[in-house]
Formats: sequence, structure tokens, C-alpha cells
Amino acid sequence: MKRVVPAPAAGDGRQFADPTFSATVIAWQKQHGRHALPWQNTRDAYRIWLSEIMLQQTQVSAVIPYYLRFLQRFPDVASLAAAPVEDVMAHWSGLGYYTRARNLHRCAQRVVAEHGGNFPADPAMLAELPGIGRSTAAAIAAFACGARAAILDGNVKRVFARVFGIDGYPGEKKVEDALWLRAEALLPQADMTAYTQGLMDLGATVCARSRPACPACPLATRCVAFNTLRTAELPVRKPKKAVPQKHAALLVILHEGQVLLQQRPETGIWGGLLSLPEVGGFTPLENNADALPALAEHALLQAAAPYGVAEGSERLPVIVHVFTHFKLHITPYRVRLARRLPMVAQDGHVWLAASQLAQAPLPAPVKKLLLGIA
DNA sequence: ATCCGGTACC
DNA sequence: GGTACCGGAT
Repeated sequence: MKRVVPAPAAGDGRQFADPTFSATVIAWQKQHGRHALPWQNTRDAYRIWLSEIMLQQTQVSAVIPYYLRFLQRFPDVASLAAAPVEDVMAHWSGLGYYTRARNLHRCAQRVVAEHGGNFPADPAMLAELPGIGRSTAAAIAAFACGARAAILDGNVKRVFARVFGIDGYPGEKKVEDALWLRAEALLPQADMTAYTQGLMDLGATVCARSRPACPACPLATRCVAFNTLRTAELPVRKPKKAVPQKHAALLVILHEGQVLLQQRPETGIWGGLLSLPEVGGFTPLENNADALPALAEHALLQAAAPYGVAEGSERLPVIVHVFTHFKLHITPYRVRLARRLPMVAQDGHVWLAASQLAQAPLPAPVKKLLLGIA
């Protein structure tokens, strides 16, 4: 029996087109959006560009005083291009992300040298310039000349993720691609300035990261997140990567009231501390605590051989220690020495009286273990 | 203390 | 695809 062959998915995002979306955003922007920010109500590409670069990673309220001071000192692209970079940096000082300022300066010099002092109108050409990526290029082109180009900054990603109920972390390539496809498909045929500003304003003022003002949102009735009570879950946050698990076998060798310790290398984990002699190094571990490698009796006795004549060993309960960057499963092995050998001096071994353990420079889990035994 | 973010760079 | 950048918000 023949089956219906599904139509190939349109790869151009046409299925996401919806003129009522942009109409809603535009109408809201005209009535409730921001209209008096210092970089609005101008088509001066220099001022628009400067504001967009400052607004990368930085909120409006922080940008405003910098923007005004910057513009006083560098009123046009030519004055910025001609200025020493130190001067530019000084006027950026405090805004953060200082490569933005260096790129700003380089960009101004290229606009002067390659474009006669005029910013290109084409978003693709803008995106060739230093510090201008796809989204910033679209914003500049839309505000400066009404170009029909899609922005997709953090605010817009949040609005789209909520309105369309997009599951998945937006930093993931396939999710971001899907967001760009939506952004392109939803562009209006006209009113690009109000639409672009409206998306930004919605994201910044209404569709806030926490406690969004959904009752004030013109998109609430069609917002998947609002209608399913998931505004707190969307957009999906950056997944915490599973911490790598490692395993270490440590020898607990007690003899006549003393414990054998070994100086750790200056670099690496527990750098420069005293610790228990380690067998075989920290080995990577699958995420399966049941599969902890157990050292064979003969391997333990062999490992203990330099320290004395070992007559037996006993596996102690595993200790799990969490670092910022990995989780360490420690298996301590208690080894009984029938007789202690004279210690080789050069490898940092030391016998320490149990009474001195509390004062010794030991890693916390090792100290805890030893104080529980000795 | 932790999360967040455009772009450049790796 | 992962990370650094840097200050603000929570």
C-alpha cells in the first residue's frame, strides 16, 4: 500500500510568516514603546551604530551617559577615526567589554578609508566591519535606512522563545538557526524602524527575564509560554555541563602512631599540599559509581612496597569530593605494614604523627578521612 | 554566588 | 562548537 509522501519542509521559514505578529508589535511600539532615547529620532548611521555597539551586552540606563559623553568628544565618524585609540578607550572606560571600543575605533577608520566616511546601507556589508555581527548590522540598517533585516539579540530570542514556545537552549546551533528563520519570516513589509524598536522594547521592558509583565504584553494572548505558565522556563537556560568524574586510589598506611604522607606537585589539584600516596593517578570515570575500579590486593601491596613490608590491605568506603570542574571519587585503601623501611628522601614522603594531622596542610577530604581513622 | 550576553577568536 | 570578555541584575 502506498503511503502519502510528506511534503519536504520548506527550508525558508515561510511557514512561520504571520503579518499579524509584526502588526501587533508595531502598533504596541507606537503607543507604548520608547521614543525619546538619545539615539532615536535620527537616521544618522554614526549615532545609530555607536548606540548599537554600546548596547551590546549593556543596558540602556548604563549606556546613556557614556553615549552622550562619547558623542560630545567624537561627534562624527571622521573625528573618531582620527582620534588616538587611548582617547577612545578613555571614553569607554567603565562600560566593559573593551574590545568593543577597539573595534569601534577600527571600524570608524575603515568606514572613512573604504566607504568615504559613510556607513554602508547593506546589512551584509555592515557585518563585514569590525564589531558588527549579523544582528547589529540588521539593527543599524533598519534604523538608519529602514532596511528589511532581522535582528536577533538576547531580548528578541527571549520574546520568540516564549511567544512560540521554543524549547531548547538558544545557544545551541539548531535552536539559534530556528530562531533566525522565525526572525526573517516575521519581518513586516514596512515600518521596519517601529518593528525593530518594538521587539527590542518588548524584550527589555515587558518580556523581562524574570517577572515579565505579561498583563501589559500585546502578545500575551498568543504567547505559548504565558498560556502554559512556562515564562519562568523559557527561554531554556544554558545547560550545565555534567562535571567529569574522576577516581583516585589513595593509600592509608599507618604504623606505630604515624601516617605516611606525600607532598603533591606545586601545580594541579591540591598543589603543594600534603596528601596520601596515590596509586595510578586520577583516572577518568564514566558516570557510573557502581563501576569504581577496585585495585587488586597484589597491586596494592606492590604500591606499598617502597614504604615497608606490607601484609594485607582493606578497602575503605568511597569518598566523593566535588570541585568546580570535576567530581572526584576517592577510594582509600588501608594497608598494614609488618615492618617499615627507611624512607627514600627525594620523593617527598613523610611520616607524620597522628596527633599532628589537624595542623597539617592536607586537602579537606583527606584530613577528614584521616581524622576519622587515626 | 550565579546568570546573562554579541562578537571575535580558537 | 566552545570560550573569553566585563559589569549589572538577581
